[in-house]
Amino acid sequence: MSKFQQIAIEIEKYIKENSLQKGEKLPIIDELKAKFGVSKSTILKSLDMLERKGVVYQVRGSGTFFRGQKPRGFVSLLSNQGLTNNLNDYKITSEVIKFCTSKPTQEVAHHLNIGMDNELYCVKRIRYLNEEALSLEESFFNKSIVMYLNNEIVTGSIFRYIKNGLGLKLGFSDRYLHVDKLSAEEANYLGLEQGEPKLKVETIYHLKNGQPFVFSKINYSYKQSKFFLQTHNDSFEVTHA
Amino acid sequence: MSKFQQIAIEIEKYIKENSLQKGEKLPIIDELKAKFGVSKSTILKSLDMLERKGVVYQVRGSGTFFRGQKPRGFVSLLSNQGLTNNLNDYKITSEVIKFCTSKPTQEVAHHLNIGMDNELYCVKRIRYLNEEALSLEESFFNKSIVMYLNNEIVTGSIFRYIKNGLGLKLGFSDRYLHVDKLSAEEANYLGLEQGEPKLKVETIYHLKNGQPFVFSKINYSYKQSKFFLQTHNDSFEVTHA
DNA sequence: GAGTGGTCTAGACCACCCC
DNA sequence: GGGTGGTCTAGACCACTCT
Repeated sequence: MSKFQQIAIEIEKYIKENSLQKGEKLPIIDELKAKFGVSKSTILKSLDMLERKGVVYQVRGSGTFFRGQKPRGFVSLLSNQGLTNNLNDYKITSEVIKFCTSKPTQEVAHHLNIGMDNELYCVKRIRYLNEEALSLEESFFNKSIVMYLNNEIVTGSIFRYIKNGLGLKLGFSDRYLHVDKLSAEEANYLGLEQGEPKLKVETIYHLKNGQPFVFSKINYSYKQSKFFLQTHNDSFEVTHA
Repeated sequence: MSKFQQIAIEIEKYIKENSLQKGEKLPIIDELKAKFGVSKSTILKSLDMLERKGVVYQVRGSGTFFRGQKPRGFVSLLSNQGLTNNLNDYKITSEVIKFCTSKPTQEVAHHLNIGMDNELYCVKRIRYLNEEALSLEESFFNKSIVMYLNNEIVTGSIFRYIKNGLGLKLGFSDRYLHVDKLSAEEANYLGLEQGEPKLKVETIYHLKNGQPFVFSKINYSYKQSKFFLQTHNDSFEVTHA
């Protein structure tokens, strides 16, 4: 792991160990520089990373400050990993409804940028949070990238397996959200009534090299799902009119 | 504006003018370096910014590539500005239901980190997209920061005014989302039925110096609201177990 | 004015991809 | 092995805040 990542971890550890409160100041850059024996740019890169992660904010001429504790029980919408990493303190289980190989529909082929004759793994499962239905999830894996899945893997954290088991390097994802009413079938799986609210999230996951490899559609129960999102103005608003 | 921002804009312009398609390669860093007459780090910073913005992705040992056109008609959940910047091609209008000054509730005081005796501007309005109700929005502005608002401003893009009119520097925001059923009152404003789905989004906006200055609650109609979100693995998954 | 973060440079060296 | 991005350095200079 690179220095700046290591240092970012150390700084997070520092925040935790010193029980910093929201708005409290971190050591200044020169101090961190001395402490870790690296150049200013490296410290800056660590702090930038923590800023993007929502851990700190930097104020020119003033200092770097802790942004505060993350709310518990909320799923972060940033992060390319499933729920398992997000809800550490909660018990997440899965019930697999369908697990098979098949050819893509046109929609899926398009999202995964593959031909109609490409093989896929299809997984449909219900996820439970503390025994209560959280989401109904259908995923399509490009089998030429995710070469192997079995029932056991599919019952647990598929993303952890993809990363640690297969050693694939996750890159970025595109996510589409909209609110709608549950169909009769969906309601049945989630223990709710037809027509009740759901959040539908469609995600295309890409490897580091830009190749899409999973398309997933998730319907979240309105009773359980709370999401969290932190943003900041990386001069984001700049456009070329 | 700094060089790297300027260059980022130039690169976006290049992508547009050359009609790059998804996955097409951009000039390599050395070329960009020469073209703009700056050091490698500066180019890197521009590309990193574009990567975080979801415009490009970089592959070590291979190159930098265009990530593709943004979907139209979706509201990006990143970005600290209201709808007006997001839905350029659409006609956004507002109907102001309430506009007044008042003291905060306990909830609002907490989110804005102020005392119960602090003055606020309260704005409640319905936003329409192409004449159809999109959202019901209630916002609370810390009056000691947002010193002045009037009916005209409140009918348009409040954020544009805050940035350009008042010259305040927007920083970051915390956003909480959940799906729920419309109350009778909400449904009435949005032209829907009680119990139909909504997306409730609560946001706390902060200035660059970390000071919270607006708290807003928005209820989106399920008929209109489509959201979009791009993420990437800035080594995000790193945690200190 | 002193303190502190932000930008930028020139160059060294490393890690990964692809032929 | 050649091409290309990623990390890191040491230091100069700038911009903002705070008192």
